Amino acid sequence: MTTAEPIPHGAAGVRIADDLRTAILAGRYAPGARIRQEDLADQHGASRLPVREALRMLEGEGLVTLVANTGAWVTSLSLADCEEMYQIRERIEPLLLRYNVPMLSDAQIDHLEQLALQMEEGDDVEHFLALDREFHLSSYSAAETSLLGDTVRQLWNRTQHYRRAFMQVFRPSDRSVHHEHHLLVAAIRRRDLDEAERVLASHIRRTRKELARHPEIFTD
Amino acid sequence: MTTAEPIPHGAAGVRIADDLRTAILAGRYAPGARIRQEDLADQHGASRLPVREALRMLEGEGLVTLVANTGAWVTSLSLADCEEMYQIRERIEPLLLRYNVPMLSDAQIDHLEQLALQMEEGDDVEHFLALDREFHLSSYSAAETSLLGDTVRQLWNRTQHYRRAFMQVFRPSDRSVHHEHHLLVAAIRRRDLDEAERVLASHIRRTRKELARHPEIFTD
DNA sequence: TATCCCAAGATTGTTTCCAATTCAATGCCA
DNA sequence: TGGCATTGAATTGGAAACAATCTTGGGATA
Repeated sequence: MTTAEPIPHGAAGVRIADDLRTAILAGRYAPGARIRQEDLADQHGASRLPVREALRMLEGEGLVTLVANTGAWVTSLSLADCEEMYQIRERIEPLLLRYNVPMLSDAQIDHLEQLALQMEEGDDVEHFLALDREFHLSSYSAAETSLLGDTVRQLWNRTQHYRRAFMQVFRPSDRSVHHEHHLLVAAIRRRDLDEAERVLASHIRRTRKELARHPEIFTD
Repeated sequence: MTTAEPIPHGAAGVRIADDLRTAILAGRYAPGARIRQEDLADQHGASRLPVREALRMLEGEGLVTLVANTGAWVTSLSLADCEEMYQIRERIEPLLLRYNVPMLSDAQIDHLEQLALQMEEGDDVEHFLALDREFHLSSYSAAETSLLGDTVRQLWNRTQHYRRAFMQVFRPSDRSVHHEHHLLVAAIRRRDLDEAERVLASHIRRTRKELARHPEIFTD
């Protein structure tokens, strides 16, 4: 029997923001969905005040769009927006990887390889999404970058829904993804900074171009 | 006599955030300075609630650091943080420039050249900072990038104070800055995307390295 | 029938008041 | 004298009540 965790005073807004972020990333809120303050407040047994703080926080992360006197919606992206984010990722994730390659332990690199192998099995979309996210974010977890890491995570979060939508209709038939993942692990293992950067940039670029071939995913 | 602007209901938090952001960027709040909710509320003739929303917004932009039950401070950066931001800028500003070069009108390019020339005159730090900011942000103002532009502006805002501190102690004696600005204008005028990217990346890289030579600017 | 107007309902924005927490100064004790 | 618990002021966090705004539906009119 677990001891009842006493809910700390303060930071209720942060807790609500965490929950809402998780819900959005899990796909329980679709882009464009309206978010009513009172609903969220009731769900968390709180007043609307911490809810408003949570919405402001997620607005800052780009997950929620607020309009004065009108309401809050889960941010939805156009294809152009999404491509822009992928272009940013293409430029800064290789930089983040460069910070990390020298700091990753051999055990961590082994773990990356395990993740790449697990991804090849099964065809559950959610499972693949989770593994893919863990694979890439793990490769960024060794260096203590104060903001680069956060920025990249935000970009992943903002595009999460469209990655899911893409996988659901596309179900990558080709093996490029897995091939690139293994190339990446190999470059990391050799501590080859330039090659790791190149492979990762190509990986993101190819993904962006495939996404652009499916504009039907985007409503606006 | 100007008509008294009626203060619209709603979005008081946004107004306070705008004012506070301006104050921080102008240097009226130094990094590490405490921000008390009630002071801000009194200054704006509002209650503390919109102030708290404003603080959450600026936290999302990285200008303010909040600690639960404790308070808010103007975010201060370490040298490592600042270098990280400059490295990010080095990678994404050339991308943003690439979006813009084809869209800039000849008149806008003329204006850039004017700014570059004005920057060579006078030695007032604030004047130089304002012109430098306008020069670069103007070169990013033609294309309608939804997030890349915002991201870059945020990076400029976060590092604004350290740019000022650097200029105050260093007062660039060499002419590299101006030379690079004119090279940049020339590349833009020729619509040479690759060259413009190269010049801009070098410009930012050189600035970063000069900043790193003055660690005494950073307190922590 | 289409359009405009208006009013009621729903939702958000703000203020006020109170509770919880933190921090610093004070006094106590070894 | 130094360390430590305690107490109080200062400050932040949250809830409920109220005010302003927007939306939506119906109805009157051209």
